[in-house]
Amino acid sequence: MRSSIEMAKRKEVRRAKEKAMEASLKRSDLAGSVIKEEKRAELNDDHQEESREIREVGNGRLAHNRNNSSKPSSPNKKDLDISKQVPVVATTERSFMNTNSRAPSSDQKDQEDQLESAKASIGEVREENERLKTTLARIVKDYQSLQMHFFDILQQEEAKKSTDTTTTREEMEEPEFVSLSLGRISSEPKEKISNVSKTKEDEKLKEGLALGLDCKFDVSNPGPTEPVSNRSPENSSEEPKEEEVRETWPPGKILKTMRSGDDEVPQQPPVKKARVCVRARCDTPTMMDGCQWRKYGQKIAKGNPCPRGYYRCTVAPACPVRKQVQRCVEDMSILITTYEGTHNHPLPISATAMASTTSAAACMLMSGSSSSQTGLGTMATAAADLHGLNFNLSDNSRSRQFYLPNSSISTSPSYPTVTLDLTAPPTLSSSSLSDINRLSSTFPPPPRYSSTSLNFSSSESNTLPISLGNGYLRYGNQPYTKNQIGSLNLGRQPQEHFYHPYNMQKNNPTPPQQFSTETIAAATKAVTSDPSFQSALAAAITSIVGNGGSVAGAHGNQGGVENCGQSSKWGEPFPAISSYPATPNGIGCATSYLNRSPPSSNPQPGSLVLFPPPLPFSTSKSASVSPADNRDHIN
DNA sequence: CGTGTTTGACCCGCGC
DNA sequence: GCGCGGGTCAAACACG
Repeated sequence: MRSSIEMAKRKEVRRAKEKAMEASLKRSDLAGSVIKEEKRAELNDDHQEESREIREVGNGRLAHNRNNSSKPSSPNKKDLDISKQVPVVATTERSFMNTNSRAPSSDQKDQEDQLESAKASIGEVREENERLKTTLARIVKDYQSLQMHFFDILQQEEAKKSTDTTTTREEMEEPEFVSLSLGRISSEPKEKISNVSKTKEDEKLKEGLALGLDCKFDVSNPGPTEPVSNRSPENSSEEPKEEEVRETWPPGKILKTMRSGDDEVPQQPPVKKARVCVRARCDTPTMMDGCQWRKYGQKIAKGNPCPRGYYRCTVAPACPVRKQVQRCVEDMSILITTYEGTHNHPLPISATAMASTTSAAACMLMSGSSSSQTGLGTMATAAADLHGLNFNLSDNSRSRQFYLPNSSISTSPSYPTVTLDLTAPPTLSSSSLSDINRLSSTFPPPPRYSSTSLNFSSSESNTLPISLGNGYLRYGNQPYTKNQIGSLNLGRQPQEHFYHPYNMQKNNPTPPQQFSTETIAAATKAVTSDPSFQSALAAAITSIVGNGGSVAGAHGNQGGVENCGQSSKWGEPFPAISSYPATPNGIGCATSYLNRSPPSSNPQPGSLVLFPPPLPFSTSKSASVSPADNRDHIN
């Protein structure tokens, strides 16, 4: 979709340039020859660039921004090219005029000859242009086919590997947990994942998931239930404070103001900010997530001698995102980073992946926890209604808080938490999680908010870099090989939807469709079989699922069919989001999804996948969710 | 000098 | 109501 638009634009630009050149050529044969050469070069350049761009588009990268591209070409290269031509034409024309002035006698005839030659050259250029187009189309096609093939290979490889680790992980899982295992297919009877199948559907799902990862959301068609906070960037820019206060970390002062303030807020119960806890091995003081952080505090938390650092996102002055960094008391090599809030600004390339994961995961939890809250979490509420689930805050507050043994950050009872366990050292693949479960269950205080464990530890060493920021997440030099297959516990999102953007619709004859539980399960399987997908899928799923009225992260695409990409899947650098219109409200993947997939009972076909209630999901135990968490899982 | 970090004080929520 | 602990603020400090 987007690529076609780009192509159309390019064609238009090219035609304009041709016209401009033609006009010049009519006046100067000499100039024409010069321009022809330049045009050839430019066309070649265009071709290369177009190929690259289409590659990017094919990968879901936003082709707009090439500011950060290694290639020195600017985003407005076309314009520059045109402008660049002007002086050339002018100079050549001047020289031509100078020569002409010396022989004015045959001026008329010369001009005719020049016109003829110019036309001929234009014809050549056009032919060449056509050839280039054909070549480009062929290249694109080949690229796509190769990409698909690559997908298949990765899936197959992971399928082999995942089978081994499956049994181990399942054994330690506890029955109460409702989890969507990304690492593999659960053998739980309720889980229909394994039943639906398979290869063909897996492929289809793979595409869908890939699309989900691409975050290709069409914002142009906002749903009726679009949350206030996810409106257009204009709106968001107009009231960033409100959003900040409402959705994320309201500063104490602001909270005071809000409390003492006049309107709106009092009725709404205090929103517990969703948190995304990332556990990763990292030698550096903080995780390199691509964002810019400023430390604003440090505290030694009880139970952990390691000081906890408080960081605030400084990419944008008003960005509400904060993170807490603390070393794991039991394993100092593990860095526990807890993210709160969602970015309300465009993110650097390197930060998009992590931000996507964290913000969307936070949104996911937010949507779940706020499902009972009136005025907030519109989608969640509606979704709950949709599924006939009587979700209310009290239930949520009692349930599914899990505690990580090593981090008080993630054990805060006041926040719903998503845990991305990226550590999973080889030797701890099973025991560590068992420990987590054991310790989790031993924590005396009853959980107030649910937590979701997104264990994307992968058996593939490259999983993390690929999915999480293109290697920007430098977890020291810790090898991430033999990590356990992660599990995505979505136990607390009975009302959530999965949205499969299908950015490869053009390649996929089947129109977007609504997926059933089985389909989701199959999707899970498809993903689990491909380790390279796991982390990326984490971001995608969280992006898809999480949108409950909160900012999903500015990294997401806005403005419609933009395709952020398959590149994310494969670790290719993201386009600089900054090139896009600023999205103060961070209308990102999740919000886009939200916009497109209102919690109505009849979602647009292909726009989303109804996320089944928790029970239909795998009831395989989650590594990170305490048994108690699921007790009150469903009312 | 601007920016980021440190660190003690303060605020607030929660449990008793 | 009080104490505890988490979280934040802001002045002081460090650094480029």
